[in-house]
Amino acid sequence: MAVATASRVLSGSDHPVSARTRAKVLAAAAKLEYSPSALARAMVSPHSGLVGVLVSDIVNPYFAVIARGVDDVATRAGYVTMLSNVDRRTDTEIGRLRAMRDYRAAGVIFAGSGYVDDPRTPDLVKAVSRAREEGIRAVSLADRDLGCPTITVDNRAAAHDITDHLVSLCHRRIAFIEGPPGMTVTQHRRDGFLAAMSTAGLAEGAHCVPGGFDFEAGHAAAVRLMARPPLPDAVLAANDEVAVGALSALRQAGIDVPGEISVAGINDLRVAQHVGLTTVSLPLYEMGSMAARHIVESAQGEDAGDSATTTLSHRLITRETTARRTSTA
Amino acid sequence: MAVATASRVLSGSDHPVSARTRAKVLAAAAKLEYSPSALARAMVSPHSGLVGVLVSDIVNPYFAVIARGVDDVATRAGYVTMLSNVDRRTDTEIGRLRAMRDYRAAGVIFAGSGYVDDPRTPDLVKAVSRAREEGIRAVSLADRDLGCPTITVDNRAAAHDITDHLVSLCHRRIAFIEGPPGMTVTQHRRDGFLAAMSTAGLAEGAHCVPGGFDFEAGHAAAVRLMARPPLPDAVLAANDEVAVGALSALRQAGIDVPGEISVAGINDLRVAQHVGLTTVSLPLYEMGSMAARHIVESAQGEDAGDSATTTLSHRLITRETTARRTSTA
DNA sequence: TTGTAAGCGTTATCAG
DNA sequence: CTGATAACGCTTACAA
Repeated sequence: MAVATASRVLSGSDHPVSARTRAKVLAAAAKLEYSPSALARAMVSPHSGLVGVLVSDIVNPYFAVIARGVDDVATRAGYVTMLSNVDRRTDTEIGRLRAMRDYRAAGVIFAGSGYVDDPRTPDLVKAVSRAREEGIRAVSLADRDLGCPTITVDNRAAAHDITDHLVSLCHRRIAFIEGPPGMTVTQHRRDGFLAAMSTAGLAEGAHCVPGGFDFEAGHAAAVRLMARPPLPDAVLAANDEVAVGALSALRQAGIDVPGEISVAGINDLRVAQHVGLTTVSLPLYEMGSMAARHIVESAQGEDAGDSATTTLSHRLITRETTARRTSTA
Repeated sequence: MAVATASRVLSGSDHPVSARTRAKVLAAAAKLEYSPSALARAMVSPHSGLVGVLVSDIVNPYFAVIARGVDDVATRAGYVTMLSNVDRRTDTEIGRLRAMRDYRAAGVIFAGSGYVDDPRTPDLVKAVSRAREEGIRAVSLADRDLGCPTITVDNRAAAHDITDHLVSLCHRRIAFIEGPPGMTVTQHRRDGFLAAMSTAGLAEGAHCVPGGFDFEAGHAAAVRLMARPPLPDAVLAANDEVAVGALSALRQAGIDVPGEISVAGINDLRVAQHVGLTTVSLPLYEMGSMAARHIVESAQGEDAGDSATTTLSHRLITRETTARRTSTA
């Protein structure tokens, strides 16, 4: 019994093997509890069975949900997921991409948003392009021109839609707590907010304040808002965590939400359901799973070589932190 | 210039290479943007540069924090992290361990707790033992006898300590919302609660109710508690998420926390800080980073072959959801 | 100090 | 249908 024979049955090759031999191989493998080296297998394959995902911080539920989507389809397809935290550092992204490239990953998924005018982005783009030349699929989950397929949502429209909702509730003076400075997603969400306000003839009532992406940023922003009355009719936060932070600060100060002021977020993470936050639901899990599917499905054939953008749809979720404005002006 | 020479300089071998040659190699590598195949390198090494971590669900912040700890030290040490979600299924753990073993991982970390009397555990133990024979380090982050080093906390003591705190606040009738049925950690935390109550002469006042590990479980448990008055003086939840769920249900029902009833959790995740939850802080990040450190540090030498348990310390964190009982009996 | 060659565990190719 | 062998890209004896 030659190694080649064993390989043929164990790897599910379509090379003909007699039933008797096949059985013998299987029996031996079972007894030995043998399983082939994924490393050696990867050496002779176009790619290893590894799929990489680059997140800013896995502790951030936004990325955890994406990573879960990736891992679920990767695992089901017989792949193993590699994970790296890059803390929004483009240099780190380049470094981790290289590490995953060294393992000849089937593909790597860029989950995080980038910065506008980031001086390092061209280098990342170059690194992505080289990786793709080596047969590694790349997928971006945010609007940033990495020269690879993108699966994302329309952040501008998402912010626009929820702003419209707030406006429909008769709110006229609305504060927007922005995301981290310089991030593309920050800009897009702000743009959506501003555009919606403008269209509603409420440009005067639009008020952007600096924020971030975490609870503390939202809390602090709300505190600052309260320090300079009058309070707006509503506050829209760059994401759910920020909204919850703001909500918490407001209520701590004895302000009735949504009685005196409405609060809304974006993302619809678990926390939003828990506090009853009005928000817009983003298909994070689907983004992750779809990206992984793209990789494992194209892993056999040629890379389409495209850099098409797929935009998944979002959905307004109204809950208990927003209400129609009843009061004074 | 032979490949061996290049290997020697690029892999940082201590084999002597002339400065001139070394420079030439470095220059060539830089120009070609060459970086060695981690796959081929792994083929001839005792292990690949991969570190695996098995979590129940990365979306659960408990595991996300652990995974972050793992990845930080893995990355710093030049390794890449593999992640798998096992949804608390022992069979899945066995399967993913196998997958990681196939990649000759330097080590794999079992982040989740197991079940008491789990019929599949012996198979897992066997799988772990085989993996270790192949030189793969294994580390468990929970009290379960996997036959490998364990880095964990004393869940019994943690529950005991926070119960003591509640008792010191003059609460006598305390409800404990349990974790998922059958889990070891559920049992330990319940035991700690019960022991503390007993020691305080309050065995009568101890009341365990079924729960789970998520927000909904806590919410539902609190609703059930409210349906059968009188309300206890305090409720201790199996973890923070459950506590927050209970807190939310209680406050929704117009009950003053901590005025009428105190609420406490275990874990001290981000959410606990945000809602001001009294809880006990567990060194999750340290558990992950320490486990990874164990792996990357012992990866060169022999496996100690031990299965020693390291118990990290926890810390009571008192915040605003607990207060001294003032009222009636 | 440099080069040559063996070997790691697969799969694919080509003979038998 | 089965078997030998090359090749994948690296590191490490061993030779020169």
